[in-house]
Amino acid sequence: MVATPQLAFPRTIFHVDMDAFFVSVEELYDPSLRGKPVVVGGQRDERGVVSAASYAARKFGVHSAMPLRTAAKLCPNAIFVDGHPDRYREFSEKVHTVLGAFSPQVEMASIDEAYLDMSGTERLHGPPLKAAHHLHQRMKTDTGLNCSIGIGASRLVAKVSSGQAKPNGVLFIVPGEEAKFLAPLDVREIPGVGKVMETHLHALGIKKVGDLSRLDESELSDRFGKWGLALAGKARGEDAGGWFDSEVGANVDAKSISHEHTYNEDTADASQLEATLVRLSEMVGRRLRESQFHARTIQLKLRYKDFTTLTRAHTLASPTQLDTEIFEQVRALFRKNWKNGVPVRLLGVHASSFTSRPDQINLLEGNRQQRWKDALAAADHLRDRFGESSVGLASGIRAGFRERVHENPASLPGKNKPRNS
DNA sequence: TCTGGGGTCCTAGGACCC
DNA sequence: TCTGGGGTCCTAGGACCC
Repeated sequence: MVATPQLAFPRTIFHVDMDAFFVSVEELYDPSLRGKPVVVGGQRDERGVVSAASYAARKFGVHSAMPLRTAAKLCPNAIFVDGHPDRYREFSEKVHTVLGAFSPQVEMASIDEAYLDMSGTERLHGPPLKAAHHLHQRMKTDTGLNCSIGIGASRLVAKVSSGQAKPNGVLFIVPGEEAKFLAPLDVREIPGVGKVMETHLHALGIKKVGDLSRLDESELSDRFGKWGLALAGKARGEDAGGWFDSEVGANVDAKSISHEHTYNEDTADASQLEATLVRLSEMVGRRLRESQFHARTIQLKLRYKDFTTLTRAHTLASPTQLDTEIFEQVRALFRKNWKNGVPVRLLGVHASSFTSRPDQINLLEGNRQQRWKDALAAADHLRDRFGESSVGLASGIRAGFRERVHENPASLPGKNKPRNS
């Protein structure tokens, strides 16, 4: 691995991670939740998983990604709260704003965490720990939220140390001390080492990060490929290639847009299934138009009752951002691949291979497409005013849409309230 | 315990081309 | 004649993250 020029200098990277973000935002809306066991993600008897748990709930063993029903058994007194993505996005922007005051190089890594390159900000903000404490305080006063901050010479060390600093703490790993800091931690603490990799490593007698030094690099790369090779460097705290090595704040455009839906009860009703595909296609198309992307590849995701999951993709000759074209493709894939009569648990629509402009198309096609674009722009506008379910594709996809409206009369214009999700 | 929804990246095989 | 090698695109699946 050859370091890129700007990485030849030691960097000061902050990883800022919001504490129990979704729960904390809900507490700001409803202070009576404070200090109580709270589970965000849905109701106790719903099909779904925990998005976030308060520290009081975590004491009962509740953690994110756990089925809601399991959480309810572990912690019967927990308060279950539906998620509010709009609220989280709003607070995420506030967080972003606070961070922007501390460094021009800010990169939101997800809705509730960010990397800052603080190299060269000492004259403005002082040494790393001082700057971090200011940031920590400023975050609290400006957003009302707690965060934890990890400081290191690499993204990896910053990320791992923010985890160790939780909750509500700051931790600075002094350059040169990386390997010592990481050695006693479980291998699972290394970002990218999940359940599967952990099991493989345990089978080799490797439980702690420090144990990794017992294997030589050729063995790691033989067993685990490219990623295995990077692992040795990570044990020493190096960013070691890939995304981790990239400059903080280098703008990365989205690579895909998708929506999926899990039914509360599995269904084998073809018209209901196709109605869902209409809705998902509309959601994907809308986001493509918002972000001004055109997608060449459209993918269907289909999960059966027994959880077996398949994906089927089709790549178009010319890219699209039109609901109708997305739906046409996804319906064809669905009809070709659905085992008729077998109950379906989940459907998904996924768009990728983006271009910012569609290929040149012939004039006749162009006119037809332009009319669709105009119609969809009008529909997007109506949805902004009246909510997602107020408008559906007028023709071509009739069956599904009517059915959906009737299923959910409360969401018709005039009656609906602002959507949460 | 019965498993969401939104993403990213990697691997591997086949088609196709030179 | 029984056989290459590299490059790119596409598809399917899976690990992982929040």
